[in-house]
Amino acid sequence: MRERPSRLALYTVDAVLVTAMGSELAILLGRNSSDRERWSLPWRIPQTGETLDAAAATTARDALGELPSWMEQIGAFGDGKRHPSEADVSVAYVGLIPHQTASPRDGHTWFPVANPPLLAPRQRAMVDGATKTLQSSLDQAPIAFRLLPATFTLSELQQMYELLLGKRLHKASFRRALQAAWLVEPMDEWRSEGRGRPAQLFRYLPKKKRRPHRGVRFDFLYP
Amino acid sequence: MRERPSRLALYTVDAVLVTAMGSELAILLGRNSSDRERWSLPWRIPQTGETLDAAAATTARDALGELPSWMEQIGAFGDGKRHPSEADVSVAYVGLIPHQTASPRDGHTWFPVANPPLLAPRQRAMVDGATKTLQSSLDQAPIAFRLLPATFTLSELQQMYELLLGKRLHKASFRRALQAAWLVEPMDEWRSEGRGRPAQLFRYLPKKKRRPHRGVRFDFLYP
DNA sequence: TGACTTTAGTCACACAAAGTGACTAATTCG
DNA sequence: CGAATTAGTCACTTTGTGTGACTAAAGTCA
Repeated sequence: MRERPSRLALYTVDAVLVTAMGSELAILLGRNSSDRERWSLPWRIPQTGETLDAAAATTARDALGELPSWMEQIGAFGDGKRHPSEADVSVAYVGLIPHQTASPRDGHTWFPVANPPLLAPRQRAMVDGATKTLQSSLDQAPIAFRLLPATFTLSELQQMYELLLGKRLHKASFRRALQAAWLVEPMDEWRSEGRGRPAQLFRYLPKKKRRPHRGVRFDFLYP
Repeated sequence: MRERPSRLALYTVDAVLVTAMGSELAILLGRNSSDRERWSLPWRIPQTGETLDAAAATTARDALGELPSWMEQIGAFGDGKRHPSEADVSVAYVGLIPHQTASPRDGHTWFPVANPPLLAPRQRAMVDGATKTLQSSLDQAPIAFRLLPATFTLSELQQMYELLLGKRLHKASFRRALQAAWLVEPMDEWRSEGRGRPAQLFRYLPKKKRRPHRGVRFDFLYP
């Protein structure tokens, strides 16, 4: 989100920055530079020589003040005509933010992903693409872990999966699958969260220590 | 693959066209326009107003004389410096060709995907991305079916899955999973292929008729 | 012709994984 | 203290997978 785009800007890099707010996912939007009443995803015209990944990282840092804990390209979007720049094509990235540590830069706010303000059609498509990408790589990449702080309880982890999948999971099945996948390591800490029995804290198991395992399947559904 | 690119061409659309040749996958390459000794993926500079999908379709048709039976965007590639054009970024597509019906246009040839000639690094990455995309959407999209003719035997279908997955499958498991997924419909035709018992012909079951089913898992491995 | 080979297609059983409800454990609240 | 609340585990049932052996229908060749 920079100065007015030049006519030579044939493509942009746009970032869909996602975080978990309470019981829903949120994305970061900034005020549109040409029409301050409207909102748009953070975007940027890459410098010559700048890689796409680097441009996406810079876009995120400019809007947020910190780098996402995980980032991946979604794809190139070119069909919707309208974009804040006049670029024909925009390359979209999803990025994850671990539970608001950072406060967004001026003019930027978190919006519920299910209920965003009016966006340009192309950016609307990117947001949809982002949630689709997150869901489909949920068991290939540490999506849920990158949205949580470094240590977390298994209930928090389960709630994060439920949020990402949009459905309830059965506790026993969830933990059984988690064990089978060797994704998580118990720590010697417990956290008392007000009401019930204190929960043990876990952390994401660094890859080196992981035994070979089959891909996780969190297919199971609560009645 | 057109005239020499102008300096304004900041991005291209490139196509990885895949077909099955005997017991391996093959991709279509054309002679590089600037250096006739080298090869490159078919590519194109989109017209203004042309969508990315349309540009990819046109690229395929120009190289092949027909449209792929299935096509999907892989993503945008911008890190490798070298590309036949001087574009900073190329948007790559995979396309499937159903068993050589078409003969490639002049200057184009099929190469084994496992053993291609020297390619520009960015295009090399696209080819890798294409096989990765095919494998990962193998149970979400009718990849195997779009590489086969409209009717096929179950043995042919299994061989196609084995080719795409790069591993052998067990016959009984394969057929059981296929049944559970309602992907295929028997026809009243049999085909005698020389030696043994004639095989029944099947066709891909159009979506309308399919009962709700869980995603197929062809995970199982031969001993 | 009839045994043998080859490919298609199916079955049945053992084993592994997933769905599910009920149970125990450790806290806070009143 | 007892009820309520959240964590964590168990055991049982149902479903899915891995696997080898079996039957079926053709061709080959003595």
